[in-house]
Amino acid sequence: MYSAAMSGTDTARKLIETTQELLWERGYVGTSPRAIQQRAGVGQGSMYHHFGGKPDLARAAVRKSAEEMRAAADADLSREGMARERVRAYLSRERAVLRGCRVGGLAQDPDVIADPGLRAPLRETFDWLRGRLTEVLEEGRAAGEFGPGFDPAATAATIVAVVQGGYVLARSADDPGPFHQAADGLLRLLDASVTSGRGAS
Amino acid sequence: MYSAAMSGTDTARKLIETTQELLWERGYVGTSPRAIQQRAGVGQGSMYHHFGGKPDLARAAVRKSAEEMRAAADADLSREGMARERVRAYLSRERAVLRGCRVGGLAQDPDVIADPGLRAPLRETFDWLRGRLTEVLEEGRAAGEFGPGFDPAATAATIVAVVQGGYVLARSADDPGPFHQAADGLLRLLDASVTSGRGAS
DNA sequence: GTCTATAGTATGATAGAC
DNA sequence: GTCTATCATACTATAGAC
Repeated sequence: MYSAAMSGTDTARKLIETTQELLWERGYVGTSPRAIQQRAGVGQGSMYHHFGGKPDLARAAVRKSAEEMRAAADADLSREGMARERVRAYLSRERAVLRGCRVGGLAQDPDVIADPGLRAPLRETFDWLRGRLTEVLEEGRAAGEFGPGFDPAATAATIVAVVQGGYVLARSADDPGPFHQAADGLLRLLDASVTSGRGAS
Repeated sequence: MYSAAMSGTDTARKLIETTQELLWERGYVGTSPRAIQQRAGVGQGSMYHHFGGKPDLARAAVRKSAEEMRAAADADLSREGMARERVRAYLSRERAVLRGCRVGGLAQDPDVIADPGLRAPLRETFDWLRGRLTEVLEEGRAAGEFGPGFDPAATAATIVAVVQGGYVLARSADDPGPFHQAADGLLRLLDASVTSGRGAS
């Protein structure tokens, strides 16, 4: 029983990647050690050699998914250009909408929320994302992009919520449409906020 | 094996209500017939007399939760007053934020999405909610509440997404704060849209 | 309508050979 | 490090007595 950080072997990596996939597809409650082992092509003893059990392996997998999600978001948000354009890039990025969010989708799982080590990557990811969006929006406000009543932190929370909620609507409808409609509605409101601050261009 | 609609007995009702609770707390994958029977104080044979199995009982429970959610939303959205105030009432309604949405929370569950009879109430609920919000916003636009570029349908999708995504953020943080911050950010953007349409009051 | 008994499979983990 | 038993429990459902 070693922590994931200590073990860089191919087997451990394969187990983590497979667990990332299964957590995305089936959630934590719906993912069994057996399913992980079979898809990874790894024996039972091997898994329990590298990890202490399902929670330990899941913690490593969720941490990795959270890191990858932050990196992907930062790529959009650290572009050149106006804040509004960077937010648009983030909202319009190609996504497997019907698969939902690898990280946010786990928030509904009671066993994830109950385990501090499993929930921590979720909290950290969304804290970071709201913080990064707040920075971008503050830059935009400083550049005169937004009106006087504009609140960067609250708007950042709204943006993240629209993405996470968009996944819920799309999966419920089995159609990516509502996700993109919700994002479009948000961008239009941001445009109106621009207009309100600077007058129609 | 009777459908829920045909059976109004106390036992069937008790089973449905208990299933509603457990689906909310544990999701579909995480809810076992055994747990339902024990919490409902009902024997195994009794459950299988009234329902064909876990999926059949869950379908009845999800339909009922969806109906209740629509009724609660309609109460806020059918008030007197300006569209913006009705939307504010809907967003500000007291909610058990950390428990998540009884209906939307199921959208992450793969077995719910895979079963048309289980997914249908989700789709119908969010279709109805976006439609109802669109009506409210159209009334507001007709009354001059919003600016020229305002899109009622897209904004309706945004509002629903903010609520569903707000639950995700709040549960991830184990704190209702991000839900309310996201809702606040949305209301501020709507205010700016008002301002942009009519000029600052 | 309700109950207990039973069944076959899956879960999550451990033991110990190799 | 990896493998194959093995284990106690839980899952979902059926059978059949009452």
